Amino acid sequence: MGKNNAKISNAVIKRLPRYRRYLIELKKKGVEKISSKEFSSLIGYTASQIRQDLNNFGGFGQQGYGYSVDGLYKEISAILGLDKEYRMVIVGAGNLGQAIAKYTHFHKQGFKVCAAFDINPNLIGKDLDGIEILDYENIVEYVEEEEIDIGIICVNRDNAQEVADKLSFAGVKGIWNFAPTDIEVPTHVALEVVHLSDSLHSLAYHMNDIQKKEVAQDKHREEENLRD
Amino acid sequence: MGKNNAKISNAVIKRLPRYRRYLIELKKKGVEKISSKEFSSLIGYTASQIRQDLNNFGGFGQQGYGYSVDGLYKEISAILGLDKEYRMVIVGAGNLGQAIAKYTHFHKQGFKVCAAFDINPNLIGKDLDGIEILDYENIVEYVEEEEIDIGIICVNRDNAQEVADKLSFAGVKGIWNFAPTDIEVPTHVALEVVHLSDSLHSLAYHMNDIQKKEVAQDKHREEENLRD
DNA sequence: TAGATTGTTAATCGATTAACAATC
DNA sequence: TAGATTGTTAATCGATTAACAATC
Repeated sequence: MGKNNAKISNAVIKRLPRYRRYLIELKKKGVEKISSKEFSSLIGYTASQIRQDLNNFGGFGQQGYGYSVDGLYKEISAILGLDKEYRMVIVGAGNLGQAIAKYTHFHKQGFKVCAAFDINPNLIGKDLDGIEILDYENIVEYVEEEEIDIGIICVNRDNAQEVADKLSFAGVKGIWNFAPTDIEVPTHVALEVVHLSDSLHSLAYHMNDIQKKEVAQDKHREEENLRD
Repeated sequence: MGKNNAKISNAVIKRLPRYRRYLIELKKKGVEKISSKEFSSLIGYTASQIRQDLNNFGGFGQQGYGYSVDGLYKEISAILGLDKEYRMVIVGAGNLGQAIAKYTHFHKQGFKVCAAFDINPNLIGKDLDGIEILDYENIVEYVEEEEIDIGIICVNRDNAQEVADKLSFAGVKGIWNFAPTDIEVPTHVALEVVHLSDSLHSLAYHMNDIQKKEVAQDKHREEENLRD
């Protein structure tokens, strides 16, 4: 929610993490202030859009001066809720689940993987760089007792919905779904989806699109040469 | 490119893999035809949008009847370029790179991981379920000789651009970027990005947004109770 | 103060939805 | 043929960009 409680469009939210990334880079370089115009040439959004986006949440800039890099960084971090710590569990300790468990990048940003869960007896009890794989049977109690905020779904398509239901029932506030299917969650649970296959298919489309255009261009050039 | 060579908006492209997923499910269930209205209640897009989207590429339906499930599935698969095989390499054989190498899901869909590359001597020579980790030094020759179509970037932020440059130079047609940074590629190379951190940050926002709304509602209810 | 740059309103653009004629 | 449903045009909605007054 922004100022005046107005609903912020998802397009804006999706841009916030990117703003934040560029602000981190600027901070590293020791840049202290930036105008929307300078930021625009860096990040690739129009200056107008940057000002419009930020003003959804409040007037963070100063007329005639610009935005404080550190100030804006802190504001956006707070808007995203990155000034808090989050406790997560992974459900499905296959390849993807294991990779996410081991990926320390999230931990550094305040997202802690507390445990992984699976039904496979060969996996239960194993340790993934300090993260234990537990029996899926016990997930509800674990989520309740350990006050887990986020459930990460890394199971296959057919089990994703049942896992989502169980996680929601157990009381997670958010679900991060990597299963290649669409799931439904109660309105009080936030849902974010990463469809890797869909992303790959979209890449395939664009590759073929470029190819087609190149073929069309070649043909065009050939015809021009014939005319000469 | 759709009919009349008109540029298709990216919003449409991003919906195609989802249409395709639902068509696969319908095929599995033995459903042979579907109207845009029925499809709408299933997939959650408006019937109007479905017809509009599909008509970007051609008239796949039949008035008074609807769409052939199998026919539409084949058309969308072809539009996405999924009737072809793709050869891929992974650059960066850390946790994420290894997970993608082992993730058989893509292989089933015609996207074959041919090799992984790293600079770490401890990793070079290792085998990931049949996929060898090779020396990054030799990536250009490998991509050329093995006719690699897609490069998957799983290195850290600081090396992502240099890897993208090398892959583009070597002749890949598409790059799938998992590094938590923005990279630039030549116009003849397609780019698809998966920003896991950004996705997680967006989830955090929505979780906090829901929380705030609940607090506001509780407060509202409290005030009403006081008045009674 | 003058210059710069924001915050905000207005204009434009693009994407989604509605309507309906075409047609199976 | 009558009914159903597409393909397509027109209307609406929302998001982006432009313009400019407010103000540091």
